[in-house]
Amino acid sequence: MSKIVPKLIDDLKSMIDLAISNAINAGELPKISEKVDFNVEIPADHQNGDFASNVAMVNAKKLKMPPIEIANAICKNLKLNNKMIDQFKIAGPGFINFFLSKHFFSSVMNEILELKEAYGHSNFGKGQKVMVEFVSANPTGPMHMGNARGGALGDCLASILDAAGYNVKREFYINDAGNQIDKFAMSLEIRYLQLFGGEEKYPLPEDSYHGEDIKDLAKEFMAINGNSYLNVDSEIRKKALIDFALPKNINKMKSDLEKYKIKFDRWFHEIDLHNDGEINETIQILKDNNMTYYLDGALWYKATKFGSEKDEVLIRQNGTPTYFAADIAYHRNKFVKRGFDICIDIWGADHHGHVARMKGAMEAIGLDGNKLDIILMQLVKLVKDGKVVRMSKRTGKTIQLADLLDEVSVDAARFLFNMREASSQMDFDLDLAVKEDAQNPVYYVQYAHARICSILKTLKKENIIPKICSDKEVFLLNSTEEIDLIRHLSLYTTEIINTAKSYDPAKIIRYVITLATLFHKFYNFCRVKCDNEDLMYARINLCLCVKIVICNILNMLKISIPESM
RNA sequence: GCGCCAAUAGCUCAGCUGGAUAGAGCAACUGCCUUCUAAGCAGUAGGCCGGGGGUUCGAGUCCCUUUUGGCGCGCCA
Repeated sequence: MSKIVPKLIDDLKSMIDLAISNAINAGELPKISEKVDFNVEIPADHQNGDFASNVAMVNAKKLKMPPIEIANAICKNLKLNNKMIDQFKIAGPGFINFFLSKHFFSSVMNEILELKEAYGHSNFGKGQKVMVEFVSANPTGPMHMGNARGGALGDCLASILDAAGYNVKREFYINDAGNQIDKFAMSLEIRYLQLFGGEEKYPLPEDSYHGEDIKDLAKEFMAINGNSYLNVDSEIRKKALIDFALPKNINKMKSDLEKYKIKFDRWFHEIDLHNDGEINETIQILKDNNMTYYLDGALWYKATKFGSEKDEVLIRQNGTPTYFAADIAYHRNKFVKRGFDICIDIWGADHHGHVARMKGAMEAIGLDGNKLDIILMQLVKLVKDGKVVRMSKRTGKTIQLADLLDEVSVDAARFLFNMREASSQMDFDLDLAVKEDAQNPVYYVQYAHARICSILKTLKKENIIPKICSDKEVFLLNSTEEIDLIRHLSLYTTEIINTAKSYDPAKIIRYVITLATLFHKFYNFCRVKCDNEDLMYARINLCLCVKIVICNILNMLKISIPESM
């Protein structure tokens, strides 16, 4: 685990705390009862130091002194006891800026070379059990672009949480019960009957599934069973169709997602909650907690007690539980039966109305709603030839996840979907994504890695192989390009933690793009194979460090890492 | 009508939860390959951070208001 940067920030904070109390004892700052509060952060512009503290500004009011005077008093009493820091000075409205020493840069490189694949990993999550539930597409039809985005987001987020020290499981929730399955059955039945009696005799109702995939499934069913389900009871026919079509659809989803490099730890069937009595168990808890009432022959849940605008039906007049009832039971299963500490659901933004009542429902059954985190993902608009392509499941003209992967590489899809944070709407330009050229940032990152491999290969031909460098050699890395590159490498662990905190893989994507940019700059300004042998070996090691971090990130995101391009 | 998400360069987006002169990438223009991959680098140009109020040392960021776009408000899932 990398500790350099987080430890340094802690050290700086305690140095400042000590300086403040010394200044107070010396009478240079007034005595106050409250504790002084401040930050040590990383300035956007390194002209302003590698770390900076706002301590003088935020406490101006409390201390009743101008920020500059406070900064002066603190700096007068500030003693550097960490060799990672070279110097500090006051700047701007009263920032105290700290500058890193060459020891810092050599320590970072040593740490990376030592930890290798483990560099970036931390114990931030303390091994807490986290479930990331994502995709969870309806098994009644093929997966669409929204599922493609959700898949890339969920899978990468899960990997990042894993690197941040959580114990992560991936799960797919199969809605294989309820009205939509009935509708699926009805649609299949009509398509089956149409194969014998024609479309006029058996018209398809408005509210059924109109996709071509339903027709195909009916045809396949007929190819196997012929007309043997033509003259049987409708319920028997529908059951046979469902038993045939549902596993087929689920297996198709599994294989499509595997192509997309997504492997779930578990595929959870909603039907099991119905059959095992967990839904009834959950409803009983709600009843015991006085959270339910009967009205118009249905059982209602008092959602308004937890901030919802209206109450919700749990059991319909016809005796069947609603999706909502099943979902409460499902989340109870995650927390109570399986002991997850945190559950993350990735939903389309069109489900946002469900968020508050789902969290409320957790409270209603005695759990902590704050442990259920829901990421709302804005839907993807697919653009082709400058026009928006509609993604209705029922028009039969859907762009499916499988279609996408026929055209776009898995690398590009996983990378591009994670470039935008979930909350922003996204146009996926198919024409652009299909292009395998420089406009695609994934190539830019892979290219940096390929260049490193090429350097190492060239040097190896001349029997120059990497070796462990002493500080004397590493200290030769002092150009802006080299320093900026090492500084960025040093922030990787912090970046993983920030990404894990915000559930936003786009951060790590941007991090690796910046890393590639800094490497390309270095490449253009600093020749690795140079006359100064000490410098050359130090630069070789810097290349190895960049290679390690790029590999760690791309491996984490399951994006391929070609050695030559 | 009520609610959720958004609005930043011509286009697509960052902006580290209130910090210093608002940044990238595309597109446009100008340079850099006899030396480790030019799928690269350097430079120029491009801005009333949708509008208007407020909070404070300090606002793209927080609060109020308003405009525009996307979505939601089923005994659907």
